Amino acid sequence: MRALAVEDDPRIAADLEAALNAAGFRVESTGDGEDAWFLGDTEDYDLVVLDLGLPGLDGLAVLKRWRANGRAMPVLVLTARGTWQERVEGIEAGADDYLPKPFRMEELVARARALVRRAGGHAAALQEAGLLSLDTNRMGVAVRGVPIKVTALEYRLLAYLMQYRDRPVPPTELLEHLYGDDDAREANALEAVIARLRRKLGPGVIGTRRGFGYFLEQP
Amino acid sequence: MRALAVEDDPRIAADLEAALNAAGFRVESTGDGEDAWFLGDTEDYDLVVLDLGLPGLDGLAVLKRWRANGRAMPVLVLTARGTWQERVEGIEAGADDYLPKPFRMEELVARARALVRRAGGHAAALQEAGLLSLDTNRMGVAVRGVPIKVTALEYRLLAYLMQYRDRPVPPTELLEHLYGDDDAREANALEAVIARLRRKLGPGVIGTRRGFGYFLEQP
DNA sequence: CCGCGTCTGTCAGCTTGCTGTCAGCTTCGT
DNA sequence: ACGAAGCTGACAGCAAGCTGACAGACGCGG
Repeated sequence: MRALAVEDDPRIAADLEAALNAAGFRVESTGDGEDAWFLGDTEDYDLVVLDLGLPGLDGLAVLKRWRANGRAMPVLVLTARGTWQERVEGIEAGADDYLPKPFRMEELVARARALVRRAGGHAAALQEAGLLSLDTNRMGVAVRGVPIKVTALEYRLLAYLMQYRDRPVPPTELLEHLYGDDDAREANALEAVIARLRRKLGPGVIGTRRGFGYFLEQP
Repeated sequence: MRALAVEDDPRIAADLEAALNAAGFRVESTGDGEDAWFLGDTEDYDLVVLDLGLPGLDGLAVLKRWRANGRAMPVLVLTARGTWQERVEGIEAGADDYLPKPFRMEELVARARALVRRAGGHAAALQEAGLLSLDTNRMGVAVRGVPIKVTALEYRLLAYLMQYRDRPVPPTELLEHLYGDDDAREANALEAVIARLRRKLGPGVIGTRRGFGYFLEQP
């Protein structure tokens, strides 16, 4: 499943990307209207999440141009101001669903899944890396196929590493993702979580590259 | 189960709402055509009951616009003028069933259930998970085959867990489903309902995954 | 209109188990 | 070899969740 996220606010974009990724999508992201238009027109996506408040080319215009060119992929529209008028405008421009900001990521994911299902696809819920597999639907974790109980925090950590499985993730980034930059935690808190996880998962799952960060080990 | 009732006569609307509610639906209601169109187009309902004689945007027009946008939820059409012509018109506009006024609420509920069952894919009126079985027709609940009396609220909770039986359902999501995000309930209200249910159903039915949510236990 | 029972949200106090901190240790790079 | 980065076991604080009691709301029958 391939998804395009069009959102200019980098923080929301990151959240969006993470959530969709955790839901089993392979996500590409852009904050620029022109860029979005080009991608949506030339690439094949199973889902597009489109913010209307874009700099440059407006989101609505992008959507209209896609539809005018016969691009029929499901599009979920986001907008900061949920006025009635704007909603109608969005839907008439060819949006398949609509979500006013602020919204909860869970709701977005649920709607995204519904859209894709309606469009005929089946979002893959299982993500794998090396010995580890994550069932993003059941929130389940398994190593070599053996299910392992993890806490919510541990799961979020694993899901994040899974999302960026092709690079080491620095501790600062993980701390920011797990807790939020507002309340500062000691770096050691993260190390503790990693240690507990390693004990549960066994060796050969979570690796460290000193100075760069943590990663999921791959064959 | 989420239902939308579109009816401008406030007395009938109230009855409708009550009856559907008693049948286990979470009901939203409107008497305005534009409003109805927007709701049906953007929200996901398991059932819509649509009166044709609306002020403003006509019911038939609303239905046609939904269908034109690919909204496929089951729609039960009500009309005061029960002529043969209108009936055909309604069905051709995409109605799944048709009920002439005046009608008995019991009949409406029966037809509504049939529609939902037919459309929902879960054609079986009996749903099972582990020790628990739900009879969606009679709103009946049984554990190990032993019938158990539950309230409407408790039933809706169980039905929702049953619908998503393959994953834990977070409390926030349950709260939103049971009450609706508009009026905020304390999270504890949910815990109270769960506790009462557990006492009725016995152990081994409703499980908790701390930090993830509630689920129906399976073998 | 009144009493009765049922349903359900709130509250307070409790249990459970998650998780941050600490202290001391190991490992690695230079 | 030295310092910094990372590891780990122990432990205490704390938050998520549980439960029994209670009372307001509601429906029902008289």
